This record gives sequence, structure tokens and C-alpha cells, in this order.
Amino acid sequence: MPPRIARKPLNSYHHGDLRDALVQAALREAERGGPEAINIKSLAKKLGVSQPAPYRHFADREALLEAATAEALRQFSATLRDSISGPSKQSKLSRFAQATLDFGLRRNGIYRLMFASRTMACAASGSELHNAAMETFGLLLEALEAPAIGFLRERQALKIWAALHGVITLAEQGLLTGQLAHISREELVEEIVEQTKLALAVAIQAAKPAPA
Amino acid sequence: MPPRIARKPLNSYHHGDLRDALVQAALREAERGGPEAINIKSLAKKLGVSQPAPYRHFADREALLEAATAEALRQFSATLRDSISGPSKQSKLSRFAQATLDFGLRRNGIYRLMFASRTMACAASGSELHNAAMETFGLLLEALEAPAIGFLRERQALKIWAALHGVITLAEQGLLTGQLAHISREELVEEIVEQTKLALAVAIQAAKPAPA
DNA sequence: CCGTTAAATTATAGCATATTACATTGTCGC
DNA sequence: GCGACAATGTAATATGCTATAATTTAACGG
Repeated sequence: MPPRIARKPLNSYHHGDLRDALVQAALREAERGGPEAINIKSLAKKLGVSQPAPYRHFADREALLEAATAEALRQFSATLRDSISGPSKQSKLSRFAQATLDFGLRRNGIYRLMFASRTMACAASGSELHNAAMETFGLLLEALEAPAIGFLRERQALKIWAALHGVITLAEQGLLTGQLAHISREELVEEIVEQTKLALAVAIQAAKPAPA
Repeated sequence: MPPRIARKPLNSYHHGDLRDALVQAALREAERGGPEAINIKSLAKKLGVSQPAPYRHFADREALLEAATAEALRQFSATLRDSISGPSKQSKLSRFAQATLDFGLRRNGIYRLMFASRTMACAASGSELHNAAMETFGLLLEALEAPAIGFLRERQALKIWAALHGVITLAEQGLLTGQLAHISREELVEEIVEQTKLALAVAIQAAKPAPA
């Protein structure tokens, strides 16, 4: 009785639970090499099965990528949720931002997988992907701890999201090292967080025309 | 006497200036489809030459991509330089930011080509690519119009650069449309610009401990 | 036991690409 | 004119991947 229980038969004559193994292996491949590094052939080889075997579980390569993306989003979301739970000396926003940076750099291939255009192309109508993405954005809104004045929260969230995404993307491409590296990525993100808080405070002040 | 003068022979028995034509065609391909849409085969076909012909001018596909990237950077740089030259009611930073957004969205494939990791991988030591990239960053520093206090300018430049890059990337992937689209991309960028100015003003104030 | 069925296997087809080897064409200098 | 040379063309090679078809293996249920 192997530790992993398959979804339906759990037996089979060679592998046991190929579907799940494929998703995990796909994420491993994506971790170095990004989405384009995921290909049926090498996955099958690494798992010790024949090339066509995966097609029992996924209609085509795209379907496998979709499943892997969903799993990646789940992991990302869980990581972020952890980062802002529990007490801490640092603000939720700071923890959220640093966790995002950390995930985006350490697991950059997976990060890229999540933000491949497939994510939203597939996510037209409340699909698994769409829901997961929206949940992640919800976590950001929570981390912001901003009052609900108009779309203030959403706008600030978009801005800091874009900034974090930019830092991760640029850093991964080596554009934040060399002569430009007068500041570490973590410090840069911290400044972005502070800048967001500042802008938020000013906007709130402007929205309340003299409370006294 | 054709209007285009080739670099060396300008004659040849079929094409005239294949090298340059290849670079231009590569950019056209990249414009829709990004870097991965550039392939020797289709380029040769579209230019009416045989597949191996390009290899007379480029050692391999990568060399062609590099040349195309350099040309793309030149165009990008020129566009940005234009945007901040001459008088205007809007600030240089605003114009710069909007021009960046515009280029990044309208010519997104080319934008992606520039920011492929190749750019910096090839740009180790003062190469053509590296120089072009640094010049572009210089334009951003100029647009910031910030005083040279420590690395204040550089840090603010990095932050707004990351934010712009993030907006472009996210927008292209359709992540700024749908439920999140309470604000247009241009407005979002304008808010980012304002936020940067605000942070800059505060930082300058903090750096000068009471001038009176 | 035996048949049904799911999960693999082997074998094959197809496609697209990069790249090399060799032959050909045209131009320029002499 | 003619020979060298550079720019192309033709043909062939190599590789890597997706995907389908037909077949085999093993387990489970009656």
C-alpha cells in the first residue's frame, strides 16, 4: 500500500498515480526553465513511462500545462496566505510583498508559468484558474489594510502588484544587478511598500475633507 | 540605384541587402508573436530567399535575435528621447511614462524581445546591447528631474521602471481587464507617476534637515 | 474463472525547425 | 575576358516534439 492514494484505481500495472506525478514533475521542470521547458516527452522519460502514457490523463500538452498552472497558483496563494497570517512586527503589506518577491525569484519558472497568458485565456468564466487568481488578488487587498473608499483599495493594489511584478521580472533578467545594484531587491521592495503606504495615507486624507 | 545602400557590396545577384532585410523582417515577426515567433525558415520564405541564405549573414538564430534586439532597443530609446524633448504642459516624467506604456503595449512583441534575458546575458562587457540599455536608463534618470542626493535618483528610477514594466506585462496578459479594470492603463500609469513625485518630494525634504 | 476495463506499451506518422555540404550564379578587379 | 570571391540556391541531415493507432498488461467484479 503505497503512501499516495490515486484518485480512482490506485493500482494499475506500472505507475499508480501518473496524473498527479505528471503535474508534480511538470512543476519541477517549470521551476528551472519556465513553462516552455514542460514537454510531454521528457516528463514521460523522467517518470519512467512511455511517451504516449500521459495522453491517458491529459488530452494534450496544453491541458497538462493548465493543470500545472492551477497547482502552481494554489501553492502561490498558500504561501502568501501564510505570510500575512499571525502576528508580526512588520506590517501585513510588507510581509506580503517580501513573500511575493521571494516566491517570484526562488521559484521563478513557476511564477512565469502562472503569469503566462494562458492563465487568463483559460480563465474566462469562473474556471479553477480564474478563481485561484482572484483569490490571490483578494489576499493582496487584505494585506493592504486600506479602507474601502471608492476603488482606492483596488487601485493601490494594482499599483503595488505591478511594481512587485516588475521587480521580479527585471531582477530575473539580471537587470537589477551590475551598475544598477545600489540597492538590494528586498530593500527596493521595502521602499515600494513604504511608498504605497505614503500614497495611501495621502489619498485617505484627501478623501476626508476635515473630519473635525 | 536603390534607395537602400548595403553595408559592403550592395549588389549580389538576388537580394541586395539581405542582412538588413532580415533584421527588419525579424522585428516585424516579433511585433506579433514576440521573440519566439522569429524563425529562420519563415523569415527566409517571406523575403523570397532559401532557408540557408540567412546563415551567410548570421552564425545562427541567436545571432540574428541579438541584432534584432539591438535594433529594437535603438527604436525604443529614440521613441523615449522624443517623448521628453521639447516643451509640454505635462512633466517629463509623465510623458516618459506614457510613452513607455504606449510602446510596451502597441509594440509588445518587440518590447518582449528587448527584455528577454538574452539582452543582459549578451551584454556582459560594454556590448552594443548593454550600451543601448544603459542609455535608455539614462533617459529615465533625465526624465525624473531629481536632484543627485546619494542614490536617490537611481532608486526612484528603479522603482518607477519596475512599476511601468509591471503594468505593461500584466496588461498584455489581460490581467488588468475584467473585474480589475476600474481604471484605465493610462490613468494607472499617471497615478504611478504622481506617486513617484510624491515620494521624491518627501525624500528630498527628509534629506535637507530644515534649510532655514 | 472469465470477461470487462483502465492504464500502459510499442510502433508510427507527421511536422517544424536548425544547420551543413555542395553546387551555382553573378560581380568586381585586373 | 577571366579568375577570385561573395552571396545565393538545392539538397540533404539531424533533431525534437506532438499526437494517434493498435496492442498488451494487470486488476477487479461477478
